Amino acid sequence: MPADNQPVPSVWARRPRRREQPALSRDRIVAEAVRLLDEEGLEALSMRSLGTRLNAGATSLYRHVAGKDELIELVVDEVYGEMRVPDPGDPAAWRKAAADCAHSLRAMVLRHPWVASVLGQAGLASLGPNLTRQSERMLALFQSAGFTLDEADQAMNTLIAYVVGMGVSEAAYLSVLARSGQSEQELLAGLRPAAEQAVQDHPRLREGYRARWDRDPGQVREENFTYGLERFLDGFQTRLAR
Amino acid sequence: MPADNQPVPSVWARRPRRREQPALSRDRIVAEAVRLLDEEGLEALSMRSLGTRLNAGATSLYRHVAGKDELIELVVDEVYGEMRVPDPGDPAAWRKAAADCAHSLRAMVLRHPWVASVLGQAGLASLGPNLTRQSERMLALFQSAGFTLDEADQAMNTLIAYVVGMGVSEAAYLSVLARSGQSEQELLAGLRPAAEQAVQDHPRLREGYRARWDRDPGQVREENFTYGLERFLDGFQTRLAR
DNA sequence: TCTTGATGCGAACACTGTATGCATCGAGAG
DNA sequence: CTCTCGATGCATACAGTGTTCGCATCAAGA
Repeated sequence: MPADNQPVPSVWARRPRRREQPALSRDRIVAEAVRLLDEEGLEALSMRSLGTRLNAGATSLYRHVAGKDELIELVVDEVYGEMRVPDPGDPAAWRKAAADCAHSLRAMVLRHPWVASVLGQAGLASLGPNLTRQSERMLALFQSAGFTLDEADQAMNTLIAYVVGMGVSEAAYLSVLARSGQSEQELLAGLRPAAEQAVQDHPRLREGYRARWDRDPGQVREENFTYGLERFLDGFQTRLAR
Repeated sequence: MPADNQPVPSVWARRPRRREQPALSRDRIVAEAVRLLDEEGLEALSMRSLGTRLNAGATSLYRHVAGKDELIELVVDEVYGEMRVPDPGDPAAWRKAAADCAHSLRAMVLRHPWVASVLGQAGLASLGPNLTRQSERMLALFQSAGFTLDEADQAMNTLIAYVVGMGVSEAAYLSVLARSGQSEQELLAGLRPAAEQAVQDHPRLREGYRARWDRDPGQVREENFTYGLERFLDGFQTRLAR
């Protein structure tokens, strides 16, 4: 028996072998981060919580990712890959193609409500492979419709800005909804008194609220989005007709 | 002389009288928060740093504000007050009025780049007095142009979504620029190699970059915004004409 | 003069992102 | 087989965060 009380390294205390679980990797980290964000929202993502989900220590992630900022850039580019940009086909069908593209982008943003929050911070400054690929395809789409490259670029930016802008306000609401644990009806019922009071001196807002209050909220949002999208497409169309 | 070494309360050690400086208040806190955000950006805002700027302790703020979230809601509504929504006038002049409104909103977002970041998190869920007032005025504007209340509401949402969406990506870039301490030319020169490489396999993106690279970035952004805005207005004009 | 409700704030708690240094591993070299 | 070495995992530590709690201090009213 040793005189000193140094902790004796024991076979039993030894940590399990490394390779009993799949090794950490950039891809695995990013994939798990997306899952965590989808399930628990943006502020639930910390290096510690992500590490735990991967059966790893928080600081282990730093071997594969420069830091949280880089992780978020990777994660955003990852979900950009889910967007579907139609191939440029019949020029006459550009309007439907552009609409499909917008709806696809919107679907992605609503599937991952945290994206809208993150875009405001990280921005599109980082040119990930998915973003560049999708952008190139969108440019091709607008070009095939008859736009010059210059106008195609502006049209693309306009469309993205609109979809992201709509996504920002919707996503914030959806995040609150998701974390409230309530059904949308319950949440709205709770919010209603404060809302009624806030708009009581504003007849137009008040009437608008009242009209919308008992309709299906998801459908209202969908109609709202489609309405604006159609106006932009109208605008592009008059532009195409010189 | 006391035997124990308890710190003897001394007249000299006494804290200065409370009212030698203006008392803390919600308004003063919000105003200083806006100043801090404008000068140092979103992540420089902490309850401690804000308290210090007000010659107060961090926790003192909690007497006037429920927490950081509420503070941010107040701050966002505060800057909404800077937006100028034209009075509904000549129905024929609705297009210019709507454009003025959009430019005013855009100016506000670019003056306070942190707003775009915050909208993604706080959302427009909180109906502050300024937001409700401005919304009511925008509805009036679109109604006077000939839209039904229902369509006026959709038009307003579309316009806001577009401006905010454009603001999101620009503001993120502007924040990076502001904190880099470099001139925009310097910053872009540093970013250029990586950007060139990222788009090397995408001919349309590459050509677009090249065309824009040596122009005044501010003007490029302005043109981009105006282009989309005009398409939006075109779309609504064709809608108004049935 | 005494009381009372409002206000400021120091200390503490549970978090966060991340730098550092050490333990451990797998695979290749001799 | 043994030895070595770069890659990988991670415990510890640090500075900074939002927020709670309880105490000290104040201005004003009774």
